[in-house]
Amino acid sequence: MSDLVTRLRQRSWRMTPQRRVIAETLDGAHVHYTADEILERAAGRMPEISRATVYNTLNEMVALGEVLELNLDGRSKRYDPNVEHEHHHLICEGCGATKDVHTVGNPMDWLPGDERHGFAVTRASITFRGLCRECAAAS
Amino acid sequence: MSDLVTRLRQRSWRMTPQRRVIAETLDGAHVHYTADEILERAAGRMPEISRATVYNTLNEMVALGEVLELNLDGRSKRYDPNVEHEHHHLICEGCGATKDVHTVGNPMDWLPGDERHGFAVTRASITFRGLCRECAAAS
DNA sequence: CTCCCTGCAAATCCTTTGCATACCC
DNA sequence: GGGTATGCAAAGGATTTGCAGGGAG
Repeated sequence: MSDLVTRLRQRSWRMTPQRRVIAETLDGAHVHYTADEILERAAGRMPEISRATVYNTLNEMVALGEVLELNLDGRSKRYDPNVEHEHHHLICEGCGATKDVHTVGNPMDWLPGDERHGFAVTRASITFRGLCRECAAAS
Repeated sequence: MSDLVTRLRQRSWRMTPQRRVIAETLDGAHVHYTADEILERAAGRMPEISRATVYNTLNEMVALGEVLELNLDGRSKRYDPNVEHEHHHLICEGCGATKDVHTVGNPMDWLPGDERHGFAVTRASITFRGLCRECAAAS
């Protein structure tokens, strides 16, 4: 699968310099950033970019289904451009850093029919929590 | 295991009328409420109760380890008094309703060592998403 | 050339905090 | 009676929105 900018253009989504910078910032990340972290990094390349544009743009990418919104640590939302492969998340309870991880098997198989409470269940994701090396060393 | 009020008293936690109402509201719930929903229900029995007290009290119960704080839908936090049995959550993407579910197996077994990125992993929880009966019918 | 994106600032939502008073143990 | 929980109101952080001007297609 192609990179995020390409995927967005293929959907004939209007591409602006701001949107490109945001998409590239997201796509290059090995961890998942908050809106504020994205603003900070985007502003390094384009100082006039506004916070509102970052939020608007992220929300549109999420609405298009090209980016996933994560609510894992109760502070701020994080954004995950990796929609192509099924994966799960590993979170540091100290600093909130979020990484992708891959597991064996399919969690959907683990939920018996009589535990579905009449829901039409469509997705399942696993959140692993612990301390990263740095936070473990600091505590 | 006993009910939440009893557990809290056993830890010699100062019990006030407000705290009792909040604990009972939480404990009687078959779904998990937001702080605001708890305030609303508590206020039905005790009109003078304040929003600050609800938040303070919930945070203390969480700090004591008697209640779990959930950040699952990106809106507001929800509170889960069911700390005794390992369980996971099923969320309606329409209305945000949150229910407990039980699965077979242990999710920790699903994360290979080489996917742990140096983390000391302590917990794993699965979030199932879909639409509840009401929301499915409405869409 | 038109429509929609952008930036600014103000507004909104959720949650926390400071302080004086009330009350549990 | 001492210390701490409560209520009120104001502060705080994250996110959204209204509006006028500017730029992409």
